[in-house]
Amino acid sequence: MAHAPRKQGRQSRAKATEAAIVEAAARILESAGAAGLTTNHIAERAGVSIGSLYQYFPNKQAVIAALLRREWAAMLAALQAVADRAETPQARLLGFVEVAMAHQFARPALAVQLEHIETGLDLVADATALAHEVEAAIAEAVQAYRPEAGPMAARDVVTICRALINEAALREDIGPDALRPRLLRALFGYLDAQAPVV
Amino acid sequence: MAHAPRKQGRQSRAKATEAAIVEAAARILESAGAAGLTTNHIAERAGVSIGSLYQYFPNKQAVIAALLRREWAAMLAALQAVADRAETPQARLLGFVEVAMAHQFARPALAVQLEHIETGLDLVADATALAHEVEAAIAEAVQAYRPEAGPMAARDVVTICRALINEAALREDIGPDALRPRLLRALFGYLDAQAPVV
DNA sequence: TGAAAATGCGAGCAATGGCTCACCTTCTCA
DNA sequence: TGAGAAGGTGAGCCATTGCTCGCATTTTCA
Repeated sequence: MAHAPRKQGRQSRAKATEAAIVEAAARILESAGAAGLTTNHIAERAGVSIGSLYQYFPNKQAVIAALLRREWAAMLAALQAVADRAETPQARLLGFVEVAMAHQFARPALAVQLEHIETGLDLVADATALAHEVEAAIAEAVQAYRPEAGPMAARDVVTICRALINEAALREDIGPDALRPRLLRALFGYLDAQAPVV
Repeated sequence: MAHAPRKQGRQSRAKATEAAIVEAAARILESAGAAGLTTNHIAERAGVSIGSLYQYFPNKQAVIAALLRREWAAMLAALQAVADRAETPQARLLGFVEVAMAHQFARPALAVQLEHIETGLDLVADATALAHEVEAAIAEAVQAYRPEAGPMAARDVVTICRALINEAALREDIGPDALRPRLLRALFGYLDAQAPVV
Protein backbone atom coordinates (compact mmCIF):
# COMPACT_ATOMS: atom_id res chain seq x y z
CA MET A 1 0.00 0.00 0.00
CA ALA A 2 1.22 3.43 -0.82
CA HIS A 3 1.88 5.81 1.99
CA ALA A 4 0.07 9.07 2.41
CA PRO A 5 3.15 10.91 3.55
CA ARG A 6 2.32 13.08 6.49
CA LYS A 7 1.22 16.58 5.54
CA GLN A 8 3.39 19.55 6.28
CA GLY A 9 4.26 19.19 9.92
CA ARG A 10 2.44 21.61 12.16
CA GLN A 11 4.67 21.19 15.15
CA SER A 12 8.23 22.45 15.06
CA ARG A 13 9.45 18.96 15.91
CA ALA A 14 8.27 17.91 12.49
CA LYS A 15 10.36 20.47 10.62
CA ALA A 16 13.40 19.53 12.66
CA THR A 17 12.96 15.83 11.95
CA GLU A 18 12.54 16.40 8.25
CA ALA A 19 15.63 18.59 8.10
CA ALA A 20 17.60 16.07 10.13
CA ILE A 21 16.73 13.34 7.67
CA VAL A 22 17.83 15.39 4.69
CA GLU A 23 21.06 16.39 6.38
CA ALA A 24 21.74 12.79 7.37
CA ALA A 25 21.42 11.81 3.74
CA ALA A 26 23.91 14.53 2.84
CA ARG A 27 26.41 13.33 5.42
CA ILE A 28 26.13 9.74 4.33
CA LEU A 29 26.72 10.71 0.72
CA GLU A 30 29.84 12.53 1.84
CA SER A 31 31.21 9.72 3.92
CA ALA A 32 30.08 6.60 2.11
CA GLY A 33 28.91 7.66 -1.32
CA ALA A 34 25.77 6.62 -3.10
CA ALA A 35 26.39 2.96 -2.27
CA GLY A 36 26.02 3.59 1.45
CA LEU A 37 22.88 5.65 1.09
CA THR A 38 20.24 3.24 2.40
CA THR A 39 17.03 4.33 4.04
CA ASN A 40 17.83 2.40 7.22
CA HIS A 41 21.19 4.06 7.38
CA ILE A 42 19.72 7.52 6.79
CA ALA A 43 17.20 7.06 9.57
CA GLU A 44 19.82 5.80 11.97
CA ARG A 45 22.18 8.69 11.22
CA ALA A 46 19.33 11.15 11.64
CA GLY A 47 18.58 9.70 15.06
CA VAL A 48 15.11 8.70 13.91
CA SER A 49 13.32 5.45 13.17
CA ILE A 50 12.68 4.28 9.62
CA GLY A 51 9.02 4.59 10.32
CA SER A 52 9.43 8.30 10.87
CA LEU A 53 11.43 8.67 7.70
CA TYR A 54 8.58 7.21 5.71
CA GLN A 55 6.13 9.61 7.28
CA TYR A 56 7.93 12.54 5.73
CA PHE A 57 9.06 11.00 2.48
CA PRO A 58 7.12 8.56 0.32
CA ASN A 59 10.30 6.77 -0.73
CA LYS A 60 14.06 6.97 -0.89
CA GLN A 61 14.05 9.04 -4.08
CA ALA A 62 12.04 11.73 -2.34
CA VAL A 63 14.75 12.16 0.26
CA ILE A 64 17.33 12.63 -2.44
CA ALA A 65 15.05 15.04 -4.27
CA ALA A 66 14.64 17.11 -1.11
CA LEU A 67 18.38 17.28 -0.71
CA LEU A 68 18.83 18.35 -4.30
CA ARG A 69 16.18 20.98 -3.85
CA ARG A 70 17.94 22.30 -0.78
CA GLU A 71 21.26 22.58 -2.57
CA TRP A 72 19.91 24.12 -5.74
CA ALA A 73 17.89 26.64 -3.79
CA ALA A 74 20.96 27.74 -1.84
CA MET A 75 22.95 28.07 -5.02
CA LEU A 76 20.23 30.04 -6.75
CA ALA A 77 19.90 32.44 -3.85
CA ALA A 78 23.63 33.08 -3.82
CA LEU A 79 23.67 33.70 -7.56
CA GLN A 80 20.82 36.15 -7.36
CA ALA A 81 22.45 38.06 -4.53
CA VAL A 82 25.56 38.47 -6.66
CA ALA A 83 23.59 39.40 -9.76
CA ASP A 84 21.83 42.18 -7.88
CA ARG A 85 25.10 43.66 -6.68
CA ALA A 86 27.15 43.37 -9.86
CA GLU A 87 27.46 46.49 -11.97
CA THR A 88 29.02 45.17 -15.15
CA PRO A 89 28.47 41.95 -17.06
CA GLN A 90 32.05 40.96 -16.37
CA ALA A 91 31.64 41.56 -12.65
CA ARG A 92 28.58 39.39 -12.68
CA LEU A 93 30.43 36.55 -14.37
CA LEU A 94 33.29 36.87 -11.92
CA GLY A 95 30.84 36.86 -9.05
CA PHE A 96 29.17 33.75 -10.38
CA VAL A 97 32.51 32.01 -10.56
CA GLU A 98 33.13 32.84 -6.91
CA VAL A 99 29.71 31.56 -5.94
CA ALA A 100 30.26 28.31 -7.79
CA MET A 101 33.65 27.80 -6.23
CA ALA A 102 32.41 28.61 -2.75
CA HIS A 103 29.52 26.20 -3.13
CA GLN A 104 31.70 23.35 -4.31
CA PHE A 105 34.52 23.85 -1.85
CA ALA A 106 32.12 24.08 1.06
CA ARG A 107 31.16 20.42 0.73
CA PRO A 108 33.12 18.99 -2.17
CA ALA A 109 32.27 15.36 -1.73
CA LEU A 110 28.59 16.12 -1.41
CA ALA A 111 28.53 18.24 -4.53
CA VAL A 112 30.22 15.57 -6.58
CA GLN A 113 27.97 12.80 -5.33
CA LEU A 114 24.87 14.81 -6.02
CA GLU A 115 25.99 15.55 -9.51
CA HIS A 116 26.50 11.86 -10.18
CA ILE A 117 23.13 11.01 -8.75
CA GLU A 118 21.44 13.71 -10.72
CA THR A 119 22.54 12.39 -14.08
CA GLY A 120 21.26 8.92 -13.32
CA LEU A 121 17.90 9.82 -11.91
CA ASP A 122 14.55 11.02 -13.10
CA LEU A 123 14.29 14.09 -11.00
CA VAL A 124 11.21 15.36 -9.35
CA ALA A 125 9.90 18.26 -11.43
CA ASP A 126 10.32 20.59 -8.53
CA ALA A 127 14.06 20.03 -8.27
CA THR A 128 14.55 20.21 -12.04
CA ALA A 129 12.87 23.59 -12.11
CA LEU A 130 15.42 25.03 -9.70
CA ALA A 131 18.28 23.62 -11.73
CA HIS A 132 16.81 25.23 -14.82
CA GLU A 133 16.54 28.57 -13.05
CA VAL A 134 20.21 28.37 -12.18
CA GLU A 135 21.13 27.60 -15.75
CA ALA A 136 18.97 30.44 -16.98
CA ALA A 137 20.65 32.92 -14.65
CA ILE A 138 24.05 31.86 -15.94
CA ALA A 139 22.94 31.94 -19.55
CA GLU A 140 21.70 35.48 -19.03
CA ALA A 141 25.02 36.55 -17.56
CA VAL A 142 26.91 35.03 -20.46
CA GLN A 143 24.58 36.72 -22.94
CA ALA A 144 25.14 40.07 -21.23
CA TYR A 145 28.88 39.67 -21.48
CA ARG A 146 28.86 38.42 -25.05
CA PRO A 147 25.63 39.48 -26.77
CA GLU A 148 26.59 37.67 -29.98
CA ALA A 149 27.00 34.34 -28.18
CA GLY A 150 24.74 31.53 -29.28
CA PRO A 151 22.73 29.36 -26.92
CA MET A 152 25.46 26.75 -26.84
CA ALA A 153 27.98 29.15 -25.39
CA ALA A 154 26.26 29.30 -22.03
CA ARG A 155 25.99 25.52 -21.83
CA ASP A 156 29.65 25.15 -22.72
CA VAL A 157 30.70 27.67 -20.12
CA VAL A 158 28.72 25.89 -17.45
CA THR A 159 30.10 22.53 -18.50
CA ILE A 160 33.67 23.76 -18.49
CA CYS A 161 33.49 25.54 -15.16
CA ARG A 162 31.65 22.74 -13.47
CA ALA A 163 34.18 20.17 -14.60
CA LEU A 164 37.18 22.22 -13.52
CA ILE A 165 35.71 23.06 -10.15
CA ASN A 166 34.68 19.47 -9.52
CA GLU A 167 38.10 18.19 -10.35
CA ALA A 168 39.80 20.70 -8.09
CA ALA A 169 37.44 20.30 -5.18
CA LEU A 170 38.19 16.61 -4.99
CA ARG A 171 41.95 17.08 -4.68
CA GLU A 172 42.74 18.21 -1.21
CA ASP A 173 45.87 20.02 -2.24
CA ILE A 174 44.05 22.54 -4.39
CA GLY A 175 42.08 25.40 -2.91
CA PRO A 176 40.02 28.14 -4.51
CA ASP A 177 43.05 30.38 -4.88
CA ALA A 178 45.00 27.81 -6.83
CA LEU A 179 42.00 27.10 -9.01
CA ARG A 180 40.84 30.64 -9.75
CA PRO A 181 43.44 31.63 -12.38
CA ARG A 182 43.01 28.40 -14.29
CA LEU A 183 39.26 28.66 -14.16
CA LEU A 184 39.26 32.24 -15.40
CA ARG A 185 41.69 31.32 -18.10
CA ALA A 186 39.36 28.61 -19.33
CA LEU A 187 36.27 30.76 -19.03
CA PHE A 188 37.52 33.90 -20.73
CA GLY A 189 39.76 31.91 -23.03
CA TYR A 190 36.57 30.43 -24.40
CA LEU A 191 34.46 33.58 -24.37
CA ASP A 192 37.11 35.97 -25.68
CA ALA A 193 38.60 33.65 -28.29
CA GLN A 194 39.24 35.05 -31.75
CA ALA A 195 37.11 32.48 -33.51
CA PRO A 196 33.48 33.45 -33.99
CA VAL A 197 31.38 32.72 -30.98
CA VAL A 198 29.38 29.58 -31.66
CA MET B 1 35.07 -20.14 -0.08
CA ALA B 2 36.96 -17.96 -2.46
CA HIS B 3 37.03 -18.98 -6.06
CA ALA B 4 40.16 -19.85 -7.85
CA PRO B 5 39.07 -18.17 -11.05
CA ARG B 6 39.83 -20.40 -13.91
CA LYS B 7 43.23 -19.86 -15.46
CA GLN B 8 43.56 -18.38 -18.89
CA GLY B 9 41.27 -20.47 -21.03
CA ARG B 10 43.05 -22.79 -23.37
CA GLN B 11 40.13 -23.51 -25.63
CA SER B 12 38.80 -20.84 -27.91
CA ARG B 13 35.36 -21.25 -26.36
CA ALA B 14 36.82 -19.80 -23.21
CA LYS B 15 37.99 -16.61 -24.85
CA ALA B 16 34.66 -16.18 -26.51
CA THR B 17 32.74 -16.65 -23.28
CA GLU B 18 34.92 -14.19 -21.44
CA ALA B 19 34.53 -11.60 -24.18
CA ALA B 20 30.78 -12.19 -24.27
CA ILE B 21 30.54 -11.51 -20.56
CA VAL B 22 32.45 -8.27 -20.81
CA GLU B 23 30.41 -7.13 -23.77
CA ALA B 24 27.19 -8.04 -21.99
CA ALA B 25 28.24 -5.83 -19.10
CA ALA B 26 28.85 -3.01 -21.56
CA ARG B 27 25.44 -3.40 -23.14
CA ILE B 28 23.67 -3.47 -19.80
CA LEU B 29 25.44 -0.31 -18.73
CA GLU B 30 24.24 1.32 -21.92
CA SER B 31 20.66 0.25 -21.58
CA ALA B 32 20.04 0.19 -17.85
CA GLY B 33 22.91 2.05 -16.24
CA ALA B 34 24.91 1.02 -13.24
CA ALA B 35 21.76 0.16 -11.29
CA GLY B 36 20.87 -2.65 -13.70
CA LEU B 37 24.34 -4.12 -13.74
CA THR B 38 23.84 -7.27 -11.68
CA THR B 39 25.88 -10.41 -12.10
CA ASN B 40 22.80 -12.50 -12.83
CA HIS B 41 21.74 -10.02 -15.46
CA ILE B 42 25.18 -9.96 -17.05
CA ALA B 43 25.29 -13.73 -17.29
CA GLU B 44 21.82 -13.90 -18.77
CA ARG B 45 22.59 -11.24 -21.36
CA ALA B 46 25.82 -13.00 -22.25
CA GLY B 47 23.92 -16.23 -22.86
CA VAL B 48 25.88 -17.90 -20.11
CA SER B 49 25.14 -19.17 -16.61
CA ILE B 50 26.25 -17.31 -13.51
CA GLY B 51 28.41 -20.25 -12.69
CA SER B 52 30.39 -19.67 -15.85
CA LEU B 53 30.71 -15.98 -15.11
CA TYR B 54 32.35 -16.77 -11.81
CA GLN B 55 34.78 -19.11 -13.45
CA TYR B 56 36.26 -16.24 -15.42
CA PHE B 57 35.90 -13.43 -12.92
CA PRO B 58 36.40 -13.66 -9.16
CA ASN B 59 33.68 -11.09 -8.52
CA LYS B 60 31.56 -8.39 -10.08
CA GLN B 61 34.24 -5.74 -9.78
CA ALA B 62 36.55 -7.82 -11.90
CA VAL B 63 34.06 -7.79 -14.76
CA ILE B 64 33.89 -4.03 -14.61
CA ALA B 65 37.66 -3.81 -14.41
CA ALA B 66 37.97 -5.96 -17.51
CA LEU B 67 35.58 -3.69 -19.36
CA LEU B 68 37.51 -0.62 -18.30
CA ARG B 69 40.71 -2.26 -19.41
CA ARG B 70 39.23 -3.03 -22.78
CA GLU B 71 38.10 0.55 -23.31
CA TRP B 72 41.27 2.20 -22.09
CA ALA B 73 43.41 -0.09 -24.20
CA ALA B 74 41.43 0.78 -27.32
CA MET B 75 41.72 4.46 -26.59
CA LEU B 76 45.44 4.24 -25.94
CA ALA B 77 46.05 2.37 -29.16
CA ALA B 78 44.14 4.97 -31.13
CA LEU B 79 46.06 7.80 -29.51
CA GLN B 80 49.40 6.18 -30.24
CA ALA B 81 48.49 5.62 -33.86
CA VAL B 82 47.70 9.32 -34.20
CA ALA B 83 50.81 10.40 -32.34
CA ASP B 84 53.00 8.38 -34.70
CA ARG B 85 51.48 9.99 -37.76
CA ALA B 86 51.31 13.61 -36.58
CA GLU B 87 54.08 15.90 -37.79
CA THR B 88 53.48 18.99 -35.65
CA PRO B 89 52.45 19.40 -32.04
CA GLN B 90 49.28 21.10 -33.14
CA ALA B 91 48.43 18.28 -35.51
CA ARG B 92 48.91 15.85 -32.70
CA LEU B 93 46.55 17.75 -30.43
CA LEU B 94 43.96 17.98 -33.21
CA GLY B 95 44.31 14.28 -33.83
CA PHE B 96 43.83 13.52 -30.17
CA VAL B 97 40.66 15.57 -30.17
CA GLU B 98 39.34 13.51 -33.05
CA VAL B 99 40.20 10.27 -31.31
CA ALA B 100 38.46 11.38 -28.14
CA MET B 101 35.34 12.44 -30.03
CA ALA B 102 35.25 9.26 -32.06
CA HIS B 103 35.60 7.15 -28.94
CA GLN B 104 32.83 8.92 -27.09
CA PHE B 105 30.41 9.15 -29.98
CA ALA B 106 30.85 5.50 -30.80
CA ARG B 107 29.13 4.44 -27.56
CA PRO B 108 28.17 7.57 -25.70
CA ALA B 109 26.10 6.02 -22.96
CA LEU B 110 28.75 3.44 -22.22
CA ALA B 111 31.49 6.03 -21.98
CA VAL B 112 29.50 8.15 -19.57
CA GLN B 113 28.55 5.23 -17.36
CA LEU B 114 32.11 4.00 -17.20
CA GLU B 115 33.34 7.40 -16.21
CA HIS B 116 30.85 7.53 -13.37
CA ILE B 117 31.79 4.08 -12.21
CA GLU B 118 35.46 4.87 -12.39
CA THR B 119 35.27 7.78 -9.98
CA GLY B 120 33.45 5.72 -7.39
CA LEU B 121 35.54 2.60 -7.48
CA ASP B 122 38.92 1.44 -6.33
CA LEU B 123 40.28 0.34 -9.63
CA VAL B 124 42.36 -2.66 -10.24
CA ALA B 125 45.95 -1.52 -10.65
CA ASP B 126 46.06 -2.88 -14.14
CA ALA B 127 43.25 -0.66 -15.37
CA THR B 128 44.60 2.40 -13.61
CA ALA B 129 47.92 1.95 -15.31
CA LEU B 130 46.31 2.19 -18.73
CA ALA B 131 44.41 5.31 -17.71
CA HIS B 132 47.67 6.86 -16.54
CA GLU B 133 49.33 6.02 -19.83
CA VAL B 134 46.55 7.80 -21.67
CA GLU B 135 46.92 10.86 -19.47
CA ALA B 136 50.66 10.81 -19.94
CA ALA B 137 50.32 10.74 -23.71
CA ILE B 138 48.03 13.74 -23.60
CA ALA B 139 50.23 15.61 -21.16
CA GLU B 140 53.15 15.06 -23.50
CA ALA B 141 51.21 16.44 -26.45
CA VAL B 142 50.20 19.51 -24.47
CA GLN B 143 53.77 20.04 -23.37
CA ALA B 144 54.97 19.83 -26.95
CA TYR B 145 52.47 22.42 -28.05
CA ARG B 146 53.11 24.75 -25.12
CA PRO B 147 56.50 24.02 -23.59
CA GLU B 148 56.02 26.63 -20.88
CA ALA B 149 52.80 25.00 -19.66
CA GLY B 150 52.79 23.74 -16.09
CA PRO B 151 51.62 20.30 -15.03
CA MET B 152 48.13 21.56 -14.31
CA ALA B 153 47.58 22.67 -17.88
CA ALA B 154 47.39 19.12 -19.19
CA ARG B 155 44.96 18.08 -16.48
CA ASP B 156 42.79 21.09 -17.20
CA VAL B 157 42.77 20.42 -20.89
CA VAL B 158 41.72 16.84 -20.32
CA THR B 159 39.04 17.88 -17.87
CA ILE B 160 37.63 20.50 -20.21
CA CYS B 161 37.58 18.33 -23.29
CA ARG B 162 36.19 15.35 -21.49
CA ALA B 163 33.34 17.37 -20.03
CA LEU B 164 32.39 18.99 -23.32
CA ILE B 165 32.53 15.74 -25.25
CA ASN B 166 30.51 13.93 -22.61
CA GLU B 167 27.85 16.57 -22.59
CA ALA B 168 27.55 16.57 -26.36
CA ALA B 169 27.57 12.81 -26.76
CA LEU B 170 24.56 12.48 -24.52
CA ARG B 171 22.41 14.87 -26.51
CA GLU B 172 21.25 13.13 -29.63
CA ASP B 173 20.92 16.32 -31.61
CA ILE B 174 24.62 17.09 -31.49
CA GLY B 175 27.17 15.24 -33.55
CA PRO B 176 30.93 15.52 -33.82
CA ASP B 177 30.69 18.23 -36.45
CA ALA B 178 28.56 20.47 -34.27
CA LEU B 179 30.83 19.89 -31.32
CA ARG B 180 34.21 20.31 -32.98
CA PRO B 181 34.32 24.11 -33.28
CA ARG B 182 33.21 24.60 -29.68
CA LEU B 183 35.68 22.06 -28.44
CA LEU B 184 38.57 23.61 -30.32
CA ARG B 185 37.52 27.02 -29.12
CA ALA B 186 37.67 25.84 -25.52
CA LEU B 187 40.91 23.95 -25.98
CA PHE B 188 42.91 26.58 -27.80
CA GLY B 189 41.14 29.36 -25.95
CA TYR B 190 42.68 27.94 -22.84
CA LEU B 191 46.09 27.09 -24.27
CA ASP B 192 46.54 30.27 -26.32
CA ALA B 193 45.12 32.71 -23.77
CA GLN B 194 47.09 35.87 -23.11
CA ALA B 195 47.42 35.23 -19.40
CA PRO B 196 50.53 33.31 -18.37
CA VAL B 197 50.10 29.60 -18.69
CA VAL B 198 49.50 28.22 -15.25
C1' DT C 1 37.93 -44.46 -28.04
C1' DG C 2 37.70 -43.47 -23.49
C1' DA C 3 39.24 -41.05 -19.55
C1' DA C 4 40.81 -36.82 -17.85
C1' DA C 5 40.71 -31.99 -18.40
C1' DA C 6 38.16 -28.05 -19.62
C1' DT C 7 34.02 -25.75 -19.80
C1' DG C 8 29.23 -24.94 -18.56
C1' DC C 9 25.10 -25.21 -15.66
C1' DG C 10 21.50 -23.27 -12.32
C1' DA C 11 19.10 -24.09 -7.82
C1' DG C 12 19.57 -21.87 -3.95
C1' DC C 13 22.00 -19.64 0.32
C1' DA C 14 23.10 -15.64 3.08
C1' DA C 15 22.95 -10.90 3.26
C1' DT C 16 20.93 -6.69 2.30
C1' DG C 17 17.68 -3.04 1.40
C1' DG C 18 13.19 -0.71 0.59
C1' DC C 19 9.29 -0.36 2.86
C1' DT C 20 4.78 -1.54 5.93
C1' DC C 21 2.09 -1.91 9.84
C1' DA C 22 0.46 -2.21 14.35
C1' DC C 23 1.41 0.14 18.14
C1' DC C 24 3.37 3.66 21.60
C1' DT C 25 4.42 8.69 23.17
C1' DT C 26 3.91 13.63 23.16
C1' DC C 27 1.36 17.66 22.28
C1' DT C 28 -2.70 20.68 21.88
C1' DC C 29 -6.79 22.87 23.02
C1' DA C 30 -11.80 23.00 24.15
C1' DT D 1 -7.77 17.57 32.03
C1' DG D 2 -8.56 14.28 28.86
C1' DA D 3 -9.34 12.83 24.23
C1' DG D 4 -7.94 13.14 19.75
C1' DA D 5 -4.33 14.56 16.70
C1' DA D 6 0.43 14.77 15.65
C1' DG D 7 4.64 12.62 15.91
C1' DG D 8 7.56 8.50 16.66
C1' DT D 9 8.90 3.43 16.91
C1' DG D 10 11.14 -0.96 15.13
C1' DA D 11 10.33 -5.95 14.11
C1' DG D 12 10.05 -7.99 10.15
C1' DC D 13 8.10 -8.97 5.11
C1' DC D 14 9.43 -9.49 0.49
C1' DA D 15 12.28 -8.89 -3.30
C1' DT D 16 16.86 -8.61 -4.93
C1' DT D 17 21.78 -9.58 -5.38
C1' DG D 18 26.38 -11.43 -5.05
C1' DC D 19 28.05 -15.67 -5.04
C1' DT D 20 28.82 -21.13 -4.13
C1' DC D 21 28.67 -25.87 -5.01
C1' DG D 22 27.74 -30.21 -6.83
C1' DC D 23 27.03 -31.92 -11.06
C1' DA D 24 26.46 -32.26 -16.45
C1' DT D 25 28.43 -31.61 -21.02
C1' DT D 26 32.10 -30.96 -24.31
C1' DT D 27 36.83 -31.21 -25.83
C1' DT D 28 41.37 -33.09 -26.10
C1' DC D 29 44.75 -36.46 -26.92
C1' DA D 30 47.39 -40.66 -25.79
